[in-house]
Amino acid sequence: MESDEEKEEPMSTGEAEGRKPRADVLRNRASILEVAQRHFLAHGFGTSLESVAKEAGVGPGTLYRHFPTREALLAAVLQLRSEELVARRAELTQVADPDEALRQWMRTLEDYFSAFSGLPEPLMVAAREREPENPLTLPCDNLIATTEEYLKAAQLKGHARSSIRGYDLFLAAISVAWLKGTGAADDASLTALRTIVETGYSSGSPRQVRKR
Amino acid sequence: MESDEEKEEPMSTGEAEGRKPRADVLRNRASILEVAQRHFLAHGFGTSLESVAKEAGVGPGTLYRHFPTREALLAAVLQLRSEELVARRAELTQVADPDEALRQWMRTLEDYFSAFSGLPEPLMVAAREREPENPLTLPCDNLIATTEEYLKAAQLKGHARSSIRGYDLFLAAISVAWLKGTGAADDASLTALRTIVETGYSSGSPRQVRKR
DNA sequence: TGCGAAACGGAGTCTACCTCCGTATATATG
DNA sequence: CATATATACGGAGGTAGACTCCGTTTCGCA
Repeated sequence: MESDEEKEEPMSTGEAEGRKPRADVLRNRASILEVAQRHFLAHGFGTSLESVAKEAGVGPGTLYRHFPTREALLAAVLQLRSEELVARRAELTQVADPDEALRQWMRTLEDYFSAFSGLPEPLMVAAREREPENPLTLPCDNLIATTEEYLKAAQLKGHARSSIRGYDLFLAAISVAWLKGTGAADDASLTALRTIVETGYSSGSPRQVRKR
Repeated sequence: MESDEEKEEPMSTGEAEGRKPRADVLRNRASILEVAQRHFLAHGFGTSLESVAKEAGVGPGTLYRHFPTREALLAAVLQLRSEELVARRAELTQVADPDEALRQWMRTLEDYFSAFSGLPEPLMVAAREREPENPLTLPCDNLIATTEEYLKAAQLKGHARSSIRGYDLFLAAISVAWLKGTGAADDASLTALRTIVETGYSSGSPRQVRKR
């Protein structure tokens, strides 16, 4: 299927496609993504894809050709939002205290995962099955690896328990995000849960819980 | 199947109905519940209700007359399983250490909530909306109240943090159950998460217990 | 044994998913 | 500019499950 025939301009924006990018393809893709993001935000991951297609001004066939599965569409939307994560990581290099950096990264993950309801579930499926054809597997793995980095630093130079793995914290963050997404937890409960998690993964040495 | 011989005495469990309980009604209800429980266990809360009706030997109309909503069916199935909780509470009266009792109660909740996948979501909706017409609201409130009891005891005579509320622990238990239900957490991760939670809601040794 | 109320069940409607394929179009070529 | 062809479009249509409505059946009671 994949025939690498690079004619000209092999240097593209990363995706090395050897042929011709049609104009309407790009337009439709962008339109679908924009609408999908809005619908995901408004109605959650389970929103009707037909309504997305209709509002984007394309037929269902076009939507499914661009994004064969709901997860593929999600992955593309998340890609749009991922720059936020990159920016956050850059900011966190300024934080000297590794415990504080880990804490803020966990909060960043939580916000990212609770952007719209129903997001945690497909991520967990990806994390569990680890199948390469699932478009969410790669971003998921990246987030886990990043969490591992922050955790390692906090274990080495901070107060994080050595028995914890990065994957565990990833799961903790996504669980809190899920909880937040259900809407059943008010601010007080979310704060309490976050404190429970933070206290729990830190070792028992004197801790000061600083707000924000 | 199993027919509860309670015809003679009108001393029922609260429903003061002075009329006639039809035989096929009871038979169908029991059959639906038995099949529904198996399907929930096997395929999760999202299982096809039509398949439940078919396997129970009734039409869709009958199923929906007995249980107008999916949540109503769930509530009835949970009612079946609630004796397990009652038994557990009886056992826990034997546990002297209130911290240990709370810990075991949390574990009981977790097991109860992770009986089948998709169970946490409707419970969270019930916990959030608190609408009396939702058949899950009452059992949900009961569980929260019970958790509050164990927590109170652990706060008074044990080492539980005073800043935690029973509702927070209820949310924590249901979050862990959700995580377990996704299948993405192996035993090691679940143990780690449970430890995080337990450590988090307990005050550390050097911590002030605030024992008046 | 008959009667009326209560329950049954399945046909029907609705919504959403997803695919297939005839048609339209953007790009490349003469 | 005209034509050719690969490529993409889009909607009709099949599938599945949720939920309802109502003619028919069944049960309990007298």
